[in-house]
Amino acid sequence: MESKYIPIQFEQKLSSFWESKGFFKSVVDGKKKPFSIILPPPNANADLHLGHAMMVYEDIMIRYHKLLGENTSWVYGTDHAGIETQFVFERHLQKEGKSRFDFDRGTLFQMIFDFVMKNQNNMKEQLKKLGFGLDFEMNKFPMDPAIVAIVYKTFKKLFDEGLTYRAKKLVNYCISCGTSFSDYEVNYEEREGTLWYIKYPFAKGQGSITVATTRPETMLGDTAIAVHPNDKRYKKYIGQTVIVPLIGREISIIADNFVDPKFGTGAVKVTPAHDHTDWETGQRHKLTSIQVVGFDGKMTKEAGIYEGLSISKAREAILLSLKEKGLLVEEKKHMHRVGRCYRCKRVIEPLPKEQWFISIKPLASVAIEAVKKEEVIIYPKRFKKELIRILDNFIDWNISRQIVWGIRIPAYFCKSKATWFVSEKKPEKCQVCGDGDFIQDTDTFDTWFSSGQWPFVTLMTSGDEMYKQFYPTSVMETGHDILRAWIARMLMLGMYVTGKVPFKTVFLHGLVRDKHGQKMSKSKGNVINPLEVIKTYGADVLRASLVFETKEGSDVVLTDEKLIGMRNFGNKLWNVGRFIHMNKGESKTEAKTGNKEIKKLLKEFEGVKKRYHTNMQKYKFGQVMGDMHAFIWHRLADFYIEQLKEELKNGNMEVQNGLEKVYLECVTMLHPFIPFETEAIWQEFKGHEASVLEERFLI
RNA sequence: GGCCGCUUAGCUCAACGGUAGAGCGCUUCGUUUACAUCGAAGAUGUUGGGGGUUCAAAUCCCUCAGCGGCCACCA
Repeated sequence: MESKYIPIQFEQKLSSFWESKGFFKSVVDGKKKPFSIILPPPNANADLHLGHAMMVYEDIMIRYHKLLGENTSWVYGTDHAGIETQFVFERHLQKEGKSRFDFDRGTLFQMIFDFVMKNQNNMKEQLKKLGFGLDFEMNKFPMDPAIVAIVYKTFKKLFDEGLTYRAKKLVNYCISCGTSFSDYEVNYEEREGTLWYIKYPFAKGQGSITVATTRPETMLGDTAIAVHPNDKRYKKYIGQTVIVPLIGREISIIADNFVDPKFGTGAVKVTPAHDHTDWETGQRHKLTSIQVVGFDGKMTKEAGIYEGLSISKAREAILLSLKEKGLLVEEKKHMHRVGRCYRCKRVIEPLPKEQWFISIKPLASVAIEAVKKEEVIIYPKRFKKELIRILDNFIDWNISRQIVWGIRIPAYFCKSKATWFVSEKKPEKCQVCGDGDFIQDTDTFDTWFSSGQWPFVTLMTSGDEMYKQFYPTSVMETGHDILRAWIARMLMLGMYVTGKVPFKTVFLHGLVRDKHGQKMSKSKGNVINPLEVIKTYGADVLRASLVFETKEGSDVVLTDEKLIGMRNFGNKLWNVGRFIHMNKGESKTEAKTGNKEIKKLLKEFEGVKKRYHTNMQKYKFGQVMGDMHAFIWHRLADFYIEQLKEELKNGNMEVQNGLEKVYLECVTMLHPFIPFETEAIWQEFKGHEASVLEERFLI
């Protein structure tokens, strides 16, 4: 063994070594206990970041269970990440002075497809650098024809069983991205705006009623005024009508409990087409909805003389006219929340649009039962309640997206009967009227509709045997930030399609923060690039730093000091091995037995091993790292080796063998955490074709 | 407004009912043929405030304060 430890030198070589040995290739083996994890598919459109590095917990579990002698499978795949990818791609187009409108649907799709294929390899190579024991040959992608076929089958089943329906509802529409989003993809932001107080004159007689609004331009689409039924000020007006200024429409004053009498004037304008609450109100009171803002962000024909103006220009013009007519009574500064597109940050417009929705209730109730009965166990425990609440409040899911980059919805519209039908295969003729005049929906599925089926589509498309062997998967490991977006949906769709939970355990990790506890972000400039850390310190150091003494599920603070500390630990581990190795086999004295220190060490080590396995199985990986660190450094090296130094050098075989045994077992135990160094050490001791992965834990 | 989490040594965090720990930093000494250093010894904490349960509480319960997160229709 060389005296200088330069961890990086082994990493590349060992990565290829494992690959050539096929250690992580998934196989069907009925004799062994299966252990499977599906990798949360990274977006195939960008570089590795620390979020990906956090998936090291999966590698730890996979390697640990492999060492336990189980049949492991860690399924690799990437995600097409619909809007995310299209957004990234459009920025590339922009640099070339082009936009998505310069290409037809087919061309644009093909261009994005090529772009993604080019990037996929990049991600794979970067994950290899982290030492991940993934089955890269699986290489799943949502647009694989076999996966698309299953996704279609799911949609058809939902349609046939009446669980998906087409309805006109208010959707969160981003005018810039040109697509709708689900409610969870909208980021709300506290912001100072203005609250305008506007007079609506009564249709009959004198007087008026004043309402407060933050969006005067939508008044052109008002179809009622609402007041609280018990509000004494307004009770007498309920049922009367007022005139909407500027457009002259006559609308009723209605009573509804949603109105807060203490806010504004206690009277609210109701614009069903442009506000979520108002839409609900409109449904309850059977109000018509008039869309005055179009999908292009301009005022529609319904807006009368304001047609064609942008939202902000229309607002200016309307406020000016109201002022001139003396109908604008007051302006107040007002803090309120504005929905923004999570991608492009522009204001989201609630607009009425006909879309495909999934009836969530029947799916959610099954999932809730499974969580309650602990058919799926959540770590850390506190997220169990959170997940139940999420499932409980899940509203019908809008799965239509108006983008090209995605799986196209296999729904067809029969023109003559004006009815929709769903077909897994492209139909020859209309399945409603038998004629040929039908068109396919141009929309694509929300990315999460296919991601939500990921555990079973990846395994089903790998053959029946694989599916039987590894589904339900053992653990789903991911960040707690996508509990709703992903975990909840996988549970619902997994149970709906397969009748089984998609995973037996959910393990949630936290976010990576800087030393001030700040979330890392490009704008703050505090981002640590994992690829650079790997270059400087090696992947083992990065991995250990993310795990060492981090409580499960808590955020992890990553600092240079921590990286250096873990680098030093790697160095220590190496040198302990080197010291034992360099003194081995020089038996100068007669073989002695009965060394008390060695006996004590072996006994102490039994306790360490026991704690190790207990904590590994309780997902307390941070504590395991801490324990191993303390034992190897302060007990094995500082205490025992210091005590036994002379005996070791004198060639006491009992001491030599005892120390080597304990050391190599420690190396095995640490392998899931720092695979490269431990494998390198193993080979120094056992030969260059050997692998610690062929070793087995004896519990 | 509702729910959840956090508050422990100068800093970042462990321990989660039984004599307060680690890493980094700090002080003193030693080593420089196992250690891109390492070792030995040491200082620093009424574990956010207050109250309760218990033989015993950082750990369980209540309450207050500060910080963070998630959710909610405040026009």
